[in-house]
Amino acid sequence: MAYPSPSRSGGPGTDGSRTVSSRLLALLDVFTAAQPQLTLSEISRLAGVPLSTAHRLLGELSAWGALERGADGRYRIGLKLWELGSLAPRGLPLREVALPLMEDLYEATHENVQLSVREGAAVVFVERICGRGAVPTLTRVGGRFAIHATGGGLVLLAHAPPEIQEQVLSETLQKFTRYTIDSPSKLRRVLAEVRLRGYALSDRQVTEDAFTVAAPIYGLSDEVVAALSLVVNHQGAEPAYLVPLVLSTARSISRLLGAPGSQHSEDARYLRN
Amino acid sequence: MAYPSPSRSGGPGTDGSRTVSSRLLALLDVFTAAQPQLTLSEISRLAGVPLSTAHRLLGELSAWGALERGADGRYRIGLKLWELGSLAPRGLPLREVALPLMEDLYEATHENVQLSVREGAAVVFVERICGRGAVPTLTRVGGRFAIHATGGGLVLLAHAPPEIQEQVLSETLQKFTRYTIDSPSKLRRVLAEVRLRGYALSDRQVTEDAFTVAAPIYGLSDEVVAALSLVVNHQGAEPAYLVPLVLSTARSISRLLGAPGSQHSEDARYLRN
DNA sequence: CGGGACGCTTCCACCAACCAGAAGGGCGGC
DNA sequence: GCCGCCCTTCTGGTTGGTGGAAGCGTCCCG
Repeated sequence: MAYPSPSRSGGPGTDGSRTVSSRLLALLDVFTAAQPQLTLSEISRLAGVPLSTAHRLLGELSAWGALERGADGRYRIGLKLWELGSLAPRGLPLREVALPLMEDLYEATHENVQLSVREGAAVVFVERICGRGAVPTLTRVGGRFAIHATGGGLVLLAHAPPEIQEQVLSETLQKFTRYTIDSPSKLRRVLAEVRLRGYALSDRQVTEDAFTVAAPIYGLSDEVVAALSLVVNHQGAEPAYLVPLVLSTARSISRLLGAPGSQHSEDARYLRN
Repeated sequence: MAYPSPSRSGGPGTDGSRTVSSRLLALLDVFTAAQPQLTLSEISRLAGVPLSTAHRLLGELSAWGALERGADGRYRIGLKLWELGSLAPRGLPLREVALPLMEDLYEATHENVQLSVREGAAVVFVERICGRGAVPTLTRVGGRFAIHATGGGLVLLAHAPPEIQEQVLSETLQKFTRYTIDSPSKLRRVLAEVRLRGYALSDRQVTEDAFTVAAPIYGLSDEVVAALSLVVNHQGAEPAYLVPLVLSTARSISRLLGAPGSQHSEDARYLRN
């Protein structure tokens, strides 16, 4: 059990972008939400792959369906890749389980409800229900954000492996507002508090008008697999009223996922291990 | 303009699974909704790639984040791939535009509302709102289905390129119920009718109790990019009442996408070309 | 308690698949 | 009409890829 992660011992790929696979993946890596459609030359330049090599590899990716080409010749992410991505246990399947309960929480509050997971040292938003009249948020489904600022991020970081925490604490903490935590010692205190209380509060740390309550969601192995957060306007925010709501919904989702801390762990096939 | 598709001329990859890229993609291809988590040996066998080669390539994919490993060593689709897939213009971005209008349609009917696109000769479901009391459907977001049976499939096939239509007509048409179209000539007539009327009806062709109304959604270049469908119980289904509803919603979505047939094509950045 | 089967990981020498420079052609902009 | 940008194709040298085999650890079953 606990197979050591393969090719840590300086195999090919460690020394830069030398292997075919790394080039292939580098080509895919240049697509972003801001630039979802790119020409061959752009991809070649951005990925640092010679033009003719990029041309050949992109041709193979397109033939398979990972990429598509528009009538103008530009490449974009193909539907096949979307289908494949929809199989990621921490993506769509997690969303499917959590969404009904998130909707209940939305009906009770009519505020923004967000579901996020941790990927390395970043937060990734898996689902989002944004109320029409609710405070606007900067997040996007499938998008990333700095982990030290958002409410969900604080929850996920507080329960992340030590090496991830040390990594975040050792890097510069980007400031979004004057309330954003930017000192490692402060962050360390906040994380301890999050672990102690079982939820996180983020008061105007991302935008000047948002107040977030976030709670951890547990999986089969009793580890934190996701975070549920509720984003309201910081004026008139009532933590005493919001915290139990978020905690309760997060617990319900954990139970559906089969978390050991909850009884009746029926039919939990998601996020095994 | 209209760059010819690359490497049609018998480049590497035509002769089988010989290139590194094709092997890499073959490894990804073995993941399905039914088998979202696989061991190294399983992947190696299913993909037809030697064990040690698979091991090395899977290691690279995991290092990049395309795959993840559970504590038991099994591989699964990673969040990075989900993030990348969420950039597919025909996936999440299309969903984002269509969802509000789909919800309006759901509120008006409380029936199943589905959004699908064509990938080759198959239908892929991009979004789905299933009413609690509505008739159950076999579809899954991110899942495929036979194009000749579903309502959305008939719409998409009716407006597909001739070679796709011929391909479907020449293959065996799988039967799901006794009402499923299984004769090429019948299908040909139905497709002509769908083009003429501008919508498709599917009466118990997938399940014994479902009746579907589907309408095309047009994109920037005035081609059909998706299909909107409403699935109701076949008993008491009122096409005269349902068809205008679906057509109207589909037209609204087309307008948001910037279809030329509709005025006020404001801010249409999706599905360009 | 011991044997065997299975699965993961690592190693290495051969070799062919890949790389990248250069040339060719089409389109649009100045 | 000229120039520049971008895409596409071709080719020989060489570097990264291949996969058989061996080494282990684990689990199952006798």
